[in-house]
Amino acid sequence: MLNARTAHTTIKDIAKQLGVAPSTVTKALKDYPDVSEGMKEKARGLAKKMGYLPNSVAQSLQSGETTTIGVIVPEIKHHFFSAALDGIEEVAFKEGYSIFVCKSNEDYEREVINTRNLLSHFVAGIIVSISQHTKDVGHFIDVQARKIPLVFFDRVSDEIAANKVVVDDRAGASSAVAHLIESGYKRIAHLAGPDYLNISKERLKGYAAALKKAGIPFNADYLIYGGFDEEDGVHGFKRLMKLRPRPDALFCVNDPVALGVLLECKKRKVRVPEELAVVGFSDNPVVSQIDPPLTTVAQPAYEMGAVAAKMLLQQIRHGNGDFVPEVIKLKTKLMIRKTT
Amino acid sequence: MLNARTAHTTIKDIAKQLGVAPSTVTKALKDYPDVSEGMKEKARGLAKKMGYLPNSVAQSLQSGETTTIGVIVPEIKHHFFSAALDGIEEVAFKEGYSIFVCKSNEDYEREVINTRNLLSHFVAGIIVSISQHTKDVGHFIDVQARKIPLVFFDRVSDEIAANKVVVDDRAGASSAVAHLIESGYKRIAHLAGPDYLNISKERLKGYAAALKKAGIPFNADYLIYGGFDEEDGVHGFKRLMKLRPRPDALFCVNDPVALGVLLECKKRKVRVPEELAVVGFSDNPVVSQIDPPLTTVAQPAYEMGAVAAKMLLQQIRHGNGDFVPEVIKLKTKLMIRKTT
DNA sequence: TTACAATACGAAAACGTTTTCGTAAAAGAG
DNA sequence: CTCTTTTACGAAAACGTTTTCGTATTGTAA
Repeated sequence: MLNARTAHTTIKDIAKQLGVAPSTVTKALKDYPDVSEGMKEKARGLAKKMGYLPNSVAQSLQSGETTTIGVIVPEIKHHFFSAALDGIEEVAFKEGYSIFVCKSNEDYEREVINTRNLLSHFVAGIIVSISQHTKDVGHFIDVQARKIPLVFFDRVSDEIAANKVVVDDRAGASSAVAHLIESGYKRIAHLAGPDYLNISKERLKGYAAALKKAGIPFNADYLIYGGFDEEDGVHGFKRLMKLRPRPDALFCVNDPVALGVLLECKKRKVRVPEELAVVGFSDNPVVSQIDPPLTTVAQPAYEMGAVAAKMLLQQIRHGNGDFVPEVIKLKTKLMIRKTT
Repeated sequence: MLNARTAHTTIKDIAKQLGVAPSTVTKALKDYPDVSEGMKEKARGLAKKMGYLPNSVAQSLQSGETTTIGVIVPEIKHHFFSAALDGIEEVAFKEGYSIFVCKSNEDYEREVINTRNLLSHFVAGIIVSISQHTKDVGHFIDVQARKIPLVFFDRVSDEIAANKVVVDDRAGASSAVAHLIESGYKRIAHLAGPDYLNISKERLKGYAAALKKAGIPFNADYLIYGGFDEEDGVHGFKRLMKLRPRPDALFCVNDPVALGVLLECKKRKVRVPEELAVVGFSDNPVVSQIDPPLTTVAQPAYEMGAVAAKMLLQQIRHGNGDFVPEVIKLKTKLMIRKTT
């Protein structure tokens, strides 16, 4: 195995060249008051000449702190998460922090391993969007027990008191359904996500609230639970089409599900939005390009990441002994296109 | 600032509890042969009970190695890069490595800072896709001078000898055009990119090669240079439609250009693929979802990341004193859909 | 019994950095 | 000139881990 050590200049090397002690070099480079100007200049000059870079591993061990924050997301390549990562990186970079990026792959076991890994690397804090299959949050409780700042975004858990950044799912869902009602649709169905996940629950609540507000009775047949993928849309759609009367509008828990529905509509020659209106959630880049362009609820992914990072950094800096967990709800935006 | 140290169990803590020396605990936990079974069991038990996690910062300092690889990309949220990151993470995770993700934001200065940062963190190796505005590659030369393994992907530099992963643009273009020829199209036009860029040149060469191989004479009227955006597709399409005889097929330098063409086709009621076949390049997630789904040349973004990571890990493990830089050209894959 | 090998553990040093404390030498005050 | 202060540096310990070497105890063979 390659040993990087051989190739790096250390403070000791500089000290040796200068004929002084390592501590003097440290102090010179860090501009301590008890080092002469002459020594400081010599140290700086030689450090530059020798290409000295501080060994942050050693610094971290010494100080007991790192300038690294860990991030765990279910997927990297999905637009929502990569945009959020982008926001996190941006804020972290500006504050002098680096980010460890881990993907849980929607797998509970892997999420646990990732968490342990980050703790092992002594990250200053962790930002998480939990996996679809995570029911037990013991590993996050453990993070908090170790006094490591922890912030959740988007996929949060109710079972844990921590800083969270979410989107106002309920209001977003509500506005989408309200828009359907205003457009004259009467029999509005909902393809919901897994019932133990917060975003599913919130979006369902928004759906129900909008119906209630308009005086439309809730019809249990029109509520179908499923997952977050295209096939879940296909599957849900098939079940709904068997109902009589058929729904005339469909609010989907997210865009892929809506995409699955549209796919199936095309296959079965169901006209959108005349026979069936469809609304998604997220505003993935795809959905504005398809035909017909999908009406959907836009989530500020980049901003969510940025806000989560800011919360985490504040927690890191102010300590988290006395902090009171806070939930920041970001506003969604209804993008009205051609499927409604 | 928060001091994480207070909250963590160390080997010393375990040793104290057990009334033995730290070295014994290390050896017990690492299953050294010169420790009794009884001691090993006690150590393992207590470690688990106390929630011991190895401090990898200390391990790195001790061994002079980290299990971290650094990645620098121009953007995180673009699909190509996030898919590549996904591939990198997947391979790294399986091999026990974590990834530092840095975004250069297409900014040279920031790329330099990112590089320094990674070196400072003693990463085991670095994977880079360089920024659009990077002309000087001194910072990467510096990485090599420090004997840190370095792999480029997609956006590579000719001025530096290193492992690289790119896509075979020429072969990809050629296969796309060959497919058009096999499908019976005779008058195949090409909307090319800027003539000074490598990918434009390569794709054009592939186009020309496929025509030549099929014995179809090259028609200069059927070659139109433009940019990489949707409007370039619209513009090129308009020019082509004035020609007599009109082309019956169109190979576009990338997907957005093809999207522009399809848009204009729809507007003018040109039937695709009956009157005009269209092929793109990249396989952006959008293009499989539109109607009709676009035939295009897929670039294996995820695989590029994965291959880059594998190359890097090999370099890390086998040392890079004697290695000969290699350029891996990945095959593209023709995604035949409904526009041809 | 004597000699020797095996077993099981501990002490200490090292990785690179920082920080505290100590102390020579120089400078200043009286 | 003496005493005190300031200046400028060094020594040493520490962060948590690993590894090498040394050694006391036990077991085995002749």
